[in-house]
Amino acid sequence: MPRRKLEDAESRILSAGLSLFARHGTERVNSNTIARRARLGIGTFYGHFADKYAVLREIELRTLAGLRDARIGALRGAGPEPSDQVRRAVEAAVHFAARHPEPYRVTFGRERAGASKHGPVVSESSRPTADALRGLQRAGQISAELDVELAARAYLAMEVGMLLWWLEDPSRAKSEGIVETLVSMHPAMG
Amino acid sequence: MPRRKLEDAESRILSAGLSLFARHGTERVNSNTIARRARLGIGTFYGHFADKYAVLREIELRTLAGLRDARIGALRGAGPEPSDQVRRAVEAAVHFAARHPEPYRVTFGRERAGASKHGPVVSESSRPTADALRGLQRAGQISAELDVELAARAYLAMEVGMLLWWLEDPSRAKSEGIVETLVSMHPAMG
Amino acid sequence: MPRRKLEDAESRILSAGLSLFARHGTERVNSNTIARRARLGIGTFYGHFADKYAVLREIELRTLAGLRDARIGALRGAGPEPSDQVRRAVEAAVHFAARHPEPYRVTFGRERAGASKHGPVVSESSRPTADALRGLQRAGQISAELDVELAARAYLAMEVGMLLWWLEDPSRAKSEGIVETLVSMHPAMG
Amino acid sequence: MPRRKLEDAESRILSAGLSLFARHGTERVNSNTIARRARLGIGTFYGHFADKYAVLREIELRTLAGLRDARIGALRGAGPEPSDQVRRAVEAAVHFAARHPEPYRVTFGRERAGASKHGPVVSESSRPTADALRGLQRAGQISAELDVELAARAYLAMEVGMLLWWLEDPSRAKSEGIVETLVSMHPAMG
DNA sequence: AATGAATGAGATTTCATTCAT
DNA sequence: TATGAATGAAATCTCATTCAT
Repeated sequence: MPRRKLEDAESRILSAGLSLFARHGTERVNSNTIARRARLGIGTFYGHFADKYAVLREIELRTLAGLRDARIGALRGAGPEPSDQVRRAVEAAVHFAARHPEPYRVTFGRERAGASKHGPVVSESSRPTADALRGLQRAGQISAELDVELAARAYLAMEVGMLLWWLEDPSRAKSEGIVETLVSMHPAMG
Repeated sequence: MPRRKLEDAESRILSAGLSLFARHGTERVNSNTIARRARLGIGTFYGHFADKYAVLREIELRTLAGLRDARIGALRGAGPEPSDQVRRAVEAAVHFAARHPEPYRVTFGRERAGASKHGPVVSESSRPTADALRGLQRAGQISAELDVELAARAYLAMEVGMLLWWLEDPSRAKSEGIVETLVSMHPAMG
Repeated sequence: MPRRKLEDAESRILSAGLSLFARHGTERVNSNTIARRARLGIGTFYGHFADKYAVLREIELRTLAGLRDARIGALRGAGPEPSDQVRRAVEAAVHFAARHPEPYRVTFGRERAGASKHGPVVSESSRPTADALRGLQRAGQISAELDVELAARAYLAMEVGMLLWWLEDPSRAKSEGIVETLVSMHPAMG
Repeated sequence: MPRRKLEDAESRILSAGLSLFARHGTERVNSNTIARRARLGIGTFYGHFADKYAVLREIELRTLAGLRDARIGALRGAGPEPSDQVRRAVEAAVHFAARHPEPYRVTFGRERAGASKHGPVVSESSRPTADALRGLQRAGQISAELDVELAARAYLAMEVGMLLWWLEDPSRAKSEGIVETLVSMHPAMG
C-alpha cells in the first residue's frame, strides 16, 4: 500500500486532472480515471476532493490567479504611456496562454458543461481593464462616448476567444501576430 | 398511441432539445428527457436522431444558417459606406441573438462538452469579415499592417463572447450599448 | 405503395432471411432488417410470419425436406449392394450441402440460439439409417453387437459436423475427400 | 452491502453464468440475470467481465482444458495397444461429458449465437487424433488410403454430436453404449 | 394486402460513491 | 490515510410489435 505525502496526493490529482481535462474534455473524464492516472486509489481521490468538479475549480482558480499575477507583473515593468501598458498586458496574457496551454484551455474553453451545477464558474474580472479605460477617458485620451464597462468586457471576450482559437492549433499564427492584433484592437488604442 | 407526421416528430424533438439544452446544458439533458418533453416515445427519438448530439448539431446548423442569413439580409439594406455596413451587420447579429437567445446560447455557449466527440463542432466562418477588411485595406481605409485574417477572427470572438455574456443576463446592458461597443471596436472602424 | 403477389412476398422474406441468417447468425438479424432486405414494409413481414423464428423454421423444414428427397433420389439410382447405397446416400448429402451451403449452415449450424423457445428445433431423423443398418445386421453383414440406433445417430452427427466444418471454408478439402472419409467411416462399411 | 473477495466474485459469476447458459441458452440470458443469480451488483459483473460473452469464453476455455486433461490422463493409464488407447480416450470424453454436462453443453452446444462476434469460438483440436492415426497408418495398421486429417475431424464431430444428443436426455442410452458405439466407429479401429 | 412511424419494455453499460480492510 | 472491490441509479440504445393510413 503506497503511502505518500498529503500534498503529493493533491498535486498528483490536480496534474492528472489537468491533462485529462485538457485532452478529453471535462465530461469525458471521470474521477476513477483521474485517480488511476495519478497512481492513487479512488478512495484517496475522495479523501482530497469532493468530486471532479472540485479538481476543475482548483485548476481554474490557480489559472486565474496565475494570469492575474502575470498581468500585474507585466504592468510593473511597463512605462507610463498607455500604449506600452496595453502592449505589456497583452503580451503577458498571450505568453501565459502559450506557456500554459492546458490550464488556459481547461479554464476558458467551451468544454465546460455541467460545471455550473457544481459551483459557480469562475470568471476573469473585467474590472482592471475598465478602470484603466476610465482613467484614459478622464484624461481625454479616448472617446467620452465609450462605455468603458462594455468595452472592457468586449476586449476580454476577444482576448479569450482569440487565444482559445490559437491554442487549438498554434501553427495558425505566430504569437507576435496575436499580440499585434489584440493590441491594435484594444479600446485604449483608439 | 399517438401517431403523428414525420416532420412533426423531428421538429418537436428539435424544439424540446433546444429549450432543454438552453436551460440545463448539453450534458445534463438526456435523450429520454428530450423525448418525454417532446411527448414522444424514446424509440421515436432514436428513429429520427442517432443521439442527443445529432439534435444539437442540427440546432447549431440551423442557428448558423439563420445568423448568416440575417447578416446577409442586413447588408443588402446597407449603403456603400463601410461604417454603415459594419453597423448593419453588427445590428443584425445583436438582434438575432436577442430574438433567438436559446439557439444562440446553445450554439455558441460554453456548455458544449462531449459534443466534439460526436461530430465536428460547427463554427462560424470569419471569411466574410476578412474579405471585407481586405477590401478596405486595398482602398487604403485601414492600416496596411493589420493582419485581416486575425482581425476578423478577433472581432468574431469578441462579438460572440459579448453576446453570450449579455444573454446570460440581458439586464446587464441595452442592446444599443452592445451595438455601439461592437461597432466602435470593429477593425473596419479604425 | 408497392403491391406484389402474396407468394412473392413470402419467398422474398424467406430468401432475405436465409442470406441474413447465414451471414450474421440468427440472433444478430432482426425482423426489420429482413423486411428491409426483402424490400417490403415491416408490416408486410408480420402479415406473413409471426416472427423471425417462423422464417427460420420454414427454412429448416424446406432444407430437411430437400435433403431427405436428395437422399431418397440417390438411393433410387443405387444398386443392391450396401456399399453402393451408402456411397450414393453420402454423395447426395455432400452434394446437397455443397449446392445449398446457406440453407445447410442455417439449418444445422451452431448459431441457433433462442430458436428452441419459439418452436421445436427441427432435426433430421436417424430412422432410415437405423433401419438400413438393422437390415444388414439381420443379414449378418455387420456385427450383431452394434447398437444400430446409436450407430445411426453417431453417423448422422459425424456427417453433419463434418459438412459444417467443410462449409465454413470449402478450401479445406475436396468434396471427394469428404465423401471418401464419410463412406469409409460409415457403420455399414464395417 | 456485501463485500467479498475478488476470486469469489469471479467464480460466482462463472458458476451463475454456467448454469444459466446451460438452462436457457446464451442469448436468453443477460448480464443482469447473471449478476443477480451470483448475488452481486451489476457493476461488479462489469468490473470482472467485459460482457456476458467474456463469461462464456472463460467457461469454454476451462471446459476445453478440462477435457484435454482428462484425455491425456486417460492415455497415461492405457496400455500400448491402439484399441486400448482408443477405448480409454473415448471413455475419458464420455465420462467428462457425463460428469460435467453443463460445461459440455455450453461449450459444444448449438445455442451459441452471437458469440462469434465477440471473440473467436474456441474449438477442440483434432491434432492429437490425427497424429495418432498417422502413427497407425505408418505401422500399416490402418488403410494407407485414409485421409487422417479428415478422419480425425470426422471422429471428433461424431463424438461431440453424439454426446450432445445424449446429454439432451441421458435416459436415451447408457454411457457404456455410447462408449461402445464411439469405439467401434473410431477410425483407428478399422 | 401493404406500409412504416411510433412505441416502450428491456438489455447494455457507465461511473460517482461507499466502506471494510 | 490509503485502498479498490462492490454497488446500483441512471443513461444509452435496440427491436419486436402495433395500427392508422
